Amino acid sequence: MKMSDVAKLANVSPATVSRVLRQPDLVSKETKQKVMEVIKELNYKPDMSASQLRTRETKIILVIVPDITSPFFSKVLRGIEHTAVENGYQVILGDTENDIEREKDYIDLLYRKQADGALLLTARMNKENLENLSKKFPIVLACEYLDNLDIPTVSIDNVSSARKATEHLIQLGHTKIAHISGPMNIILSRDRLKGFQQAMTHNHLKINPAFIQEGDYGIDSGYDQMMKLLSLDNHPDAVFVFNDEMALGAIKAIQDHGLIVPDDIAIVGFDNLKIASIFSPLMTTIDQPKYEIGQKATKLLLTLMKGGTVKKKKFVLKDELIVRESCGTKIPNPCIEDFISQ
Amino acid sequence: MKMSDVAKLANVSPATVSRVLRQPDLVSKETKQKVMEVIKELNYKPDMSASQLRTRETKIILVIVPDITSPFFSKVLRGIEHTAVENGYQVILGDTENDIEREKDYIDLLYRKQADGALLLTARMNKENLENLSKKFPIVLACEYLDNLDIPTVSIDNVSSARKATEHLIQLGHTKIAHISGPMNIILSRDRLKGFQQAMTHNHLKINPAFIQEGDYGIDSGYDQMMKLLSLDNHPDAVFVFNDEMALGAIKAIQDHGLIVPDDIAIVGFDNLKIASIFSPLMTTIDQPKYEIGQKATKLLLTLMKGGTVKKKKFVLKDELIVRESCGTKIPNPCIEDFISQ
DNA sequence: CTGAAAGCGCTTACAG
DNA sequence: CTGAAAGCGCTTACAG
Repeated sequence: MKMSDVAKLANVSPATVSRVLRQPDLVSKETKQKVMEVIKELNYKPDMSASQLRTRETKIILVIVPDITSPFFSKVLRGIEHTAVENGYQVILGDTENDIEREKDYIDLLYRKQADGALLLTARMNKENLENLSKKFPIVLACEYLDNLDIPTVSIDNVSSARKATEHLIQLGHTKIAHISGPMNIILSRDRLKGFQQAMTHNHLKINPAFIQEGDYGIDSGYDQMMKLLSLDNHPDAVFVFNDEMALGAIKAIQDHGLIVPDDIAIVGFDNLKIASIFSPLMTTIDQPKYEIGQKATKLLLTLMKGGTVKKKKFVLKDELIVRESCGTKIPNPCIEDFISQ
Repeated sequence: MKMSDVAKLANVSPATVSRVLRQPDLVSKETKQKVMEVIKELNYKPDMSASQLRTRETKIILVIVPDITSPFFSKVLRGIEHTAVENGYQVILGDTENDIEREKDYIDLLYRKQADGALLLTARMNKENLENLSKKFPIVLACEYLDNLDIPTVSIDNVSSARKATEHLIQLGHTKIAHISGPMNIILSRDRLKGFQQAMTHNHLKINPAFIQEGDYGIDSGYDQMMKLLSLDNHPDAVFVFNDEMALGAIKAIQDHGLIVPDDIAIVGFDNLKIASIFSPLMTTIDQPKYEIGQKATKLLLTLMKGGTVKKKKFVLKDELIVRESCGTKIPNPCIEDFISQ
């Protein structure tokens, strides 16, 4: 069933049916009502392929994610999907599984007019390509980013949050501090390492090169890298880990090694996953506003797709150090504080 | 740039360009080569909107997921996405957040010709509606299902796997066995409860009605329901939990209550999430082949979309009881077994 | 306020 | 093996 069927039954032209649906203000009240009745009766739904071709708009957003099974990205994705649907857009999911080739394949969908714009949660291609792309299509980055990129980007300040996490460790008296980083080809990893280095240098602490181990995001990798650190003659007494998943693996490695977190080794994670707040030791970590990152990025993309411009390029959302148990700081007893403040 | 531009430059008709791309066997070698050169030179990519309208095929699969942030579903989704892309299809993500209304909104996309078929990882609508839908569109269910439904469905046998999990508890000598179920409006929950009941009855064990508590999937809910069970005068000595996430919450509740898993209370989970194998007690659980469920479901949908028929309706994949620590069974030392078998 | 007509960019049945 | 032509189902500028 198509628009002309509705038109016939309602004794109007297809043009009028289209107007009722898209520009109802241009149609008289009576006509509108009559057409609406027929539409309901037939349960008519306009064909999107046709309107996509005609309007040159797909109402689809392409979202490229490095890893759909990551609890972090799935929360960001929820923020994106929710905001997209609220605004009448659908989301095509592009799961690259951290493979740059697949990233390119998905980008192709933009050239093929299968999506109106893209949200990149991973940006492994080079800066020049990316900027060219953004001249042709509405593009917004989230989570990952590139230096001095002229494309709207939503993320937290990874350098300062990493510095904050490391400084927390320093303030607790740790000096032999290690870092399990993410893959070094990702700027996120480099920035968090930078924050770590800044905190160490600023506090006149030496960084032992053997104390920096590169992981690859997963629990197992956190376990393996921590085992490497534990095998050193003089192992660290604290570790700042790139993300909570690897931190979970690191904690397990420490326990398997017969040591205790935080008594023997303190751990700070990153992302504040739900699971990090369940098992003891409850993890001290950096909270990222995951849903909000997705939401904000989608809103920016929406304005770009409507033809608007976004002058500001860096949108830095607030992170927060969540102090729990994995660094040895007990959460102060709220009852006692209540007494004191009374 | 469009097909006619390519045609002009290659001195052929648009029809020929189209044939080069879609039915290359119909084109002479020379023409093909010439056209391909121009296509490369211009970096021409055919417009999907146009070909979608013309061919009445979108090459898009709609995937409706109850909760994109669930580690279980995100693995299934990876299987789907991977298989879809391999076969030239894209995935539109429909995250219902367990809301039946949103399920309906996504189904609309089928009527609007925005997708060629749908994969439902959640089926909350009634059977009649669903069967009507599947007469109009290619539909495959996965994970969730309905009784005697005439639509291809991929899942494990939830009744037998729940029975197996419960029997494991019984064989270890437990008698006061509780069950934290999923939401009772979901057939999955009812089937796992059924398996639990079958195992109990078959072993002449009484089911204490207070020992059955309904949760809602999440960690917090597992925690809360377990707390309810712990507050009973005579609390259970073992609990079969609907999924690993709630089992995680339940274990935490037990620990917070000052008891030990598995010494005081044994726990069996369901799904075999990665995280269930990290922290002690390592969880005994039912493994579901998540990726394979997604893969199989997608392959079935692909054959339906190609116009094929699927005679068999129930596709039951293999589950497996993974025995770890949360029921008190130590993994037998493989070295000893090796000695014995030698 | 409404209709007739053109056209979005492809694909394919038909003719040669 | 190739081209001309029709048409997929809408939308909108134009005319009235």
